[in-house]
Amino acid sequence: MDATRELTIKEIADRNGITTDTVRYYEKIGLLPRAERKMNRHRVYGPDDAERIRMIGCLKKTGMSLDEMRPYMGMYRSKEGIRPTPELHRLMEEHREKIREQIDSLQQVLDFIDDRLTEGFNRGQECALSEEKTKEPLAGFFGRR
Amino acid sequence: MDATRELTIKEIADRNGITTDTVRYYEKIGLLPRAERKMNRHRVYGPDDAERIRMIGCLKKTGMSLDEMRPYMGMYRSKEGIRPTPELHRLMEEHREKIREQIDSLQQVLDFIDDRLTEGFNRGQECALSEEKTKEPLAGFFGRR
DNA sequence: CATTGACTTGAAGTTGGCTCCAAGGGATAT
DNA sequence: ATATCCCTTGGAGCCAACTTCAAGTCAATG
Repeated sequence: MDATRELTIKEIADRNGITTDTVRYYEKIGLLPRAERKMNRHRVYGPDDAERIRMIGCLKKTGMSLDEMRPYMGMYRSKEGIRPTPELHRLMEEHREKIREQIDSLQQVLDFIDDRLTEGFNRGQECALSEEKTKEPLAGFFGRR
Repeated sequence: MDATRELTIKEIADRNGITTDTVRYYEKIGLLPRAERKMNRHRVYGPDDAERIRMIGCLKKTGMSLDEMRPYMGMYRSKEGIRPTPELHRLMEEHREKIREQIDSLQQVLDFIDDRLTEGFNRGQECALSEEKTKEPLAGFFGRR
C-alpha cells in the first residue's frame, strides 16, 4: 500500500464517509491542523491526516464531542516525539467508563422492557426499572462480548 | 413505597435529574402524553409517568435521539394491554447493535492509540519515554471483554 | 475564449435538544 | 393586601455540529 500518497480534500472526505465541508469545518475549529496547500492553494492530505480523520470518526461513534477530542488529536501535532501523557490515559479511562455506562443503561432498558413484556404473564404491577438487576431477562443480548 | 402517589412537575423533574422545562418540552414534542391537570391546571404525574421519564433517561444515555424513542414510549399509551410488537423487538435489537458498534469503535480507538504508543517504544527516535512495560500498554481497558 | 468543474473563503442557515423569558394564575404566609 | 412561590402558556434564544450559500480562483477542455 502506498501510504505516502497525497490526497485531495475530496478524496480524503470520500474515504472517510464525510463531506469536504466537514473536513474544512474540522480544520476551522482546530480539530485538524491547517492542511498544507499546493501552489493553487488547494489542500493536500497525507496518511497522518487520514489517521486523524479516522480517529475522529471512531471517537464520534463512541459519543465523544468534537471538543473533547482535542486532547486525543494533540497526539499528532508533531510527526515525531509522540508522547501520550498520563492525562490522556485518564481521559481515555474516563471515556471508557462513559461507554460502560451506556452499556449498563441499555441493559437497564432491556430489563425494563422485558418486565413490561412479561407483565402480561406475571400480573406484575410493581414499578420496573429498579436500581438493582434482580434478573437477566434478556441475557445474551450482548452476546457475551 | 407508595407507588400511586401523585407528583407535581417539579417533584418528578427533580427525581429524574431534569428540569420542569424539559418535562414540558417532552410533553410538547409528544414523547410524554399530555399530563392530567388539576383544577388549577397544574400537571399531575403518576408512577407510569415516572417510569416513562426514567426510560427516556436510560435511552438517552445509550445515545438514542428523542425521536427514535417514540416507538418505545408507545408501550405506555394504555395502562393495560401492553403488547410490545415484534417491531419493537427489532428496534431494540437494532439499537443494541448500535451500542455494540460504539463499543467496537472505542476498542478501535484504543488499538489505534496503542499503535501510536508502541510506535514510540519500538522505533521512537527522539522519544525518550521510559522503557518499562513494553507489553500491553493499554491492556485491560475494558477489564477483559 | 468560454465553459466546466473542483477548489477557495467567510458567513449565514439548519437541526436537535433543550433553556430562558414575559406575562399571568392561584394558594399560602405575614 | 402584599409578598412569596410554584405553576401556566407561547415563543424566543442558545449551543453543537454541521450544511448551504455566495462569490471568487484556477486548470483543463472543446
